[in-house]
Amino acid sequence: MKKTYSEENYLKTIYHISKSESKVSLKAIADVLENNPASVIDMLRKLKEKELITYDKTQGAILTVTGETVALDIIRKHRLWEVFLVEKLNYDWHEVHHIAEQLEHIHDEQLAKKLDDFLGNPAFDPHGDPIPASNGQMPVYANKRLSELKINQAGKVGSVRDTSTPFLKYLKQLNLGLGSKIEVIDKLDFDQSMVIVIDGSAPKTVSSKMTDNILLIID
Amino acid sequence: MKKTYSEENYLKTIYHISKSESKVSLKAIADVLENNPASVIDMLRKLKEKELITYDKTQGAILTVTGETVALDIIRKHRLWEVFLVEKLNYDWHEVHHIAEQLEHIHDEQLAKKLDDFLGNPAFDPHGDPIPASNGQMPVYANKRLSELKINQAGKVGSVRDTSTPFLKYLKQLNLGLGSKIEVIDKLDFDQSMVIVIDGSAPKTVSSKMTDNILLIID
DNA sequence: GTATTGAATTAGACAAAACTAATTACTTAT
DNA sequence: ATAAGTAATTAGTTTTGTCTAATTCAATAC
Repeated sequence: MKKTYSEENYLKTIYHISKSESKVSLKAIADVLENNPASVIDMLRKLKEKELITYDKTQGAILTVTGETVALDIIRKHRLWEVFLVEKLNYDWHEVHHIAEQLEHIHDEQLAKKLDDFLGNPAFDPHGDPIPASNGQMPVYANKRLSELKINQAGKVGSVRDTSTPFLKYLKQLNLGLGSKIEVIDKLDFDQSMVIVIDGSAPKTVSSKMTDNILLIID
Repeated sequence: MKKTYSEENYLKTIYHISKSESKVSLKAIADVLENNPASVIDMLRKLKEKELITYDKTQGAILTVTGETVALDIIRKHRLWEVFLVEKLNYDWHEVHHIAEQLEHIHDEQLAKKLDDFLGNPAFDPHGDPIPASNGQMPVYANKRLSELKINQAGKVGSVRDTSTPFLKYLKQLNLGLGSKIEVIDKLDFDQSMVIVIDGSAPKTVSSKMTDNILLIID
């Protein structure tokens, strides 16, 4: 069963939305892909036909096991290529997304594995997102940067990207460690700093430099 | 002016055909792309409209300066990616073509340059074909392996891929050096060995291992 | 010089993936 | 309970790149 470029993008998008929303609505997909809702419903029907998702108005779109496998495969390739672009070709991490969007759709049986080996089997992409394993399993730990959370979302600290001593000292001072629960109380637009609550204690303000380096487990 | 995947493939194909045939006929393009002649004529009209080629029945398709620039850019990317796949990802040289066919269409301003630098600015791809320069110039020298010549074709030695001492000694013994003229007299199907005439001297039989490592300038 | 073959061309259709505009179905606020 | 707003859906189009089938044009064979 060959998947088209477009089908792969829909599956990937559904996967991503499902990680931050309880329901993957047609509207949400249309917004992310910047497609017309009418186009989206056509594609959802097609994916349903192929048994890659289930869909109805009330449940929204849900990936089947096959669908999730395809989505994770695309995400794996996307993130591996991002590592390649940053580590080997010296791109800046913020420049690579639109290139990886294209590279993720290259089809070849052996490519992801060979690329993975060449890169030394990295666990994270340059944005700190975890790279799914070749068996199609997304590591449960550390799947989102704190800086990406919206107000009122919460998660547990899964890992830390910056492992320099000053940073770790700072975390200790905040009483923050692996497993700490963080809730986002507020987010300041002008400098992206956040007000957070750590394990239910008094709210603290932290910079975007800090929130970029904390990886959370979201349930 | 963004080019589609398909447009790029047509331009590339026209370029390739023009190097081995005096006229790029509609039929020839249809055969290479395995497309219906009716589809081909539509696309030729479109490319003509965009001033990437000129076309009429008697002259066939001819790339404009712009068209040739696009074609060479695609070929450059194709060959750079082939080098990457073979040298970095350890693919066999015969496995990489269909992957490079996809990779050559990745669009990004800086990508070819960065990839080229990462690979150490290679002059040839794994098949011995020269890699066009970033200014869109195809090196004139050494554009075909001897093994790819047909019976009665001829060329001048432009470069040698295997630079090991035993191989160079063997060439000396054959009285063959840069600039020598080689004519193909016969080609044996069963082992791909060739009977060649070097600078007009007596015909000699050489193995496919030898003919794979000689790169010729074809006028 | 006419018949045959092959190449080029036209006309019309189709599939994929998008669109616009109109309609229906829910949800929520008053 | 109804009006207003948002989400989902339907119907009909469009664009890109392909196809088949029929036709015209050109070269060559006899």
